[in-house]
Amino acid sequence: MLKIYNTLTRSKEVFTPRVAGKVGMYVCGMTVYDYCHIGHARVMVVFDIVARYLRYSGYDLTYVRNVTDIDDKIIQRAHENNEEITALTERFIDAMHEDERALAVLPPDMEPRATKSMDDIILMITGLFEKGLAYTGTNGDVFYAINKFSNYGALSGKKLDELQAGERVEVDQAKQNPFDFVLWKKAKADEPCWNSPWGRGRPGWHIECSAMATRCLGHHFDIHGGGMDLQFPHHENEIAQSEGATGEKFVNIWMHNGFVRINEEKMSKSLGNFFTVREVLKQYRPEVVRFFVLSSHYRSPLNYSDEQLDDAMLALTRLYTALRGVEGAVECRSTEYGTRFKQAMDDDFNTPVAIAVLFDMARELNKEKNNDTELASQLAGELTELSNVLGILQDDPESFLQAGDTLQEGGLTEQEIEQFIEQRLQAKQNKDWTLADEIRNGLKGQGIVLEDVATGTNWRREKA
RNA sequence: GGCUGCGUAGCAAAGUGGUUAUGCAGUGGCCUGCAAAGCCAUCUACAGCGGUUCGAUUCCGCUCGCAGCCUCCA
Repeated sequence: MLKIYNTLTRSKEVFTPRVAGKVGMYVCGMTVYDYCHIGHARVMVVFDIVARYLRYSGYDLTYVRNVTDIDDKIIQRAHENNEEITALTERFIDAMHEDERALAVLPPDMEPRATKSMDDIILMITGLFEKGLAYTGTNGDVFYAINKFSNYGALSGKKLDELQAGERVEVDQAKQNPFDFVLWKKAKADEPCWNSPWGRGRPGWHIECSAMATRCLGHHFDIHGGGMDLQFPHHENEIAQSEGATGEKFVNIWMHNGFVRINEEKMSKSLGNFFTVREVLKQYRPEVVRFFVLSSHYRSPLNYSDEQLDDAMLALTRLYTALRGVEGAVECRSTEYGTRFKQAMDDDFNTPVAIAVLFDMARELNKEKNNDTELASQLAGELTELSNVLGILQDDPESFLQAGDTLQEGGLTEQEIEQFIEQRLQAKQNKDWTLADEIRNGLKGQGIVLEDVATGTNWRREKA
């Protein structure tokens, strides 16, 4: 029985889809004006796990993740680069897809873009005017009148009279209420714009998501996700817009993932303390990054450091070592491990506990490898199958271990290593332990670790 | 100022009203020519102060510390 923490109620709830067996999920995606950083990677990986597990649990899932391809920052960046806006956005959408593939994140079923959803956006704003929830400000921008929406603040737990308007930014005098937010921005010279009943202009950020989500999943759907920082005002505004326009409940469950931090501080573009996915992938294998993300619960903060990534690599090494040399059974019966794994995932996607179960399986697998090979094969098969839900351990153990965590070119080739191993084998047969140890130490110095096993000698690369 | 959330052993990270989380690191053993890997055992915990309770790291209150939101941000 799957339970999911709902930000709306601040509690774990038994998940019951609106339509039995079917789930609609919308996640706020990237604003494409730069490369994805590790914080974005967390969103992609976390909701990839949610999607994978929902499907694994038998749900027919429609997963939508939008692309925000028109916004102030995009326009600004394009100007700075002296680049066409569409050229800029296409470039970073491609880069995002590249990062996504690298991290083994399965693509969403739909990936709507704001610029291709203008009809839906205009339709929704029109509806808000009809309901008396929208007005045109003194500067020509269209605003949402939040005091006309009684439930405003329900998601974030904020009360209007407790909010401090202008806490960090000057209040726009064109608004009736300082917290009213823009639905449609009047066109400025030199900016992309679209025709609308309120003149040429472009949509505000919040309305884009409301319109795209509604278009793809209907007025009312099951799960809406995104980063913690979107809770207020973005998601609060989405609720006001969608429920205001349709008169129906918008979303059943709101899921928010925690931040990636650096030195106990939020990683963000504005603070400039971020690492891009492609930067990190030069140093660490994608699976290590994925494991790192999953090693803490999705709602907890996740501190980024080399030590943490190194730890993730060591942990993966242990799991792959267990799988090494065992042919996993294709048809494997479910054990208590499988049950525990599902219990963990059913408990609000508790991946750290799910991973702990994998380690327990690895321990038993290590024990049975040279004992009950039938059982070992079963365990290996199940371990691989459960790991697939997390998108890890799908590589060939031998090649994972031999590649190690170094992605640099150079060093000894496989043939050279095999030759050294052969030489050492000769030395061992001659009981020339000095020579044998010399060879082993020599390889060790180059980051190659030898392990003598019953069937011969295994080798792997480790961090230099 | 208002609102969230967090504080677990050397590090990371779950969880629980009384019973081993898990990974890395440490210690002792087994295995090994010696190692490595693996296996077995084992040492370091639940911010502080009160309260509820037979019993609290777990529930409640307060204090201290940290992070986030109240602009755009995943």
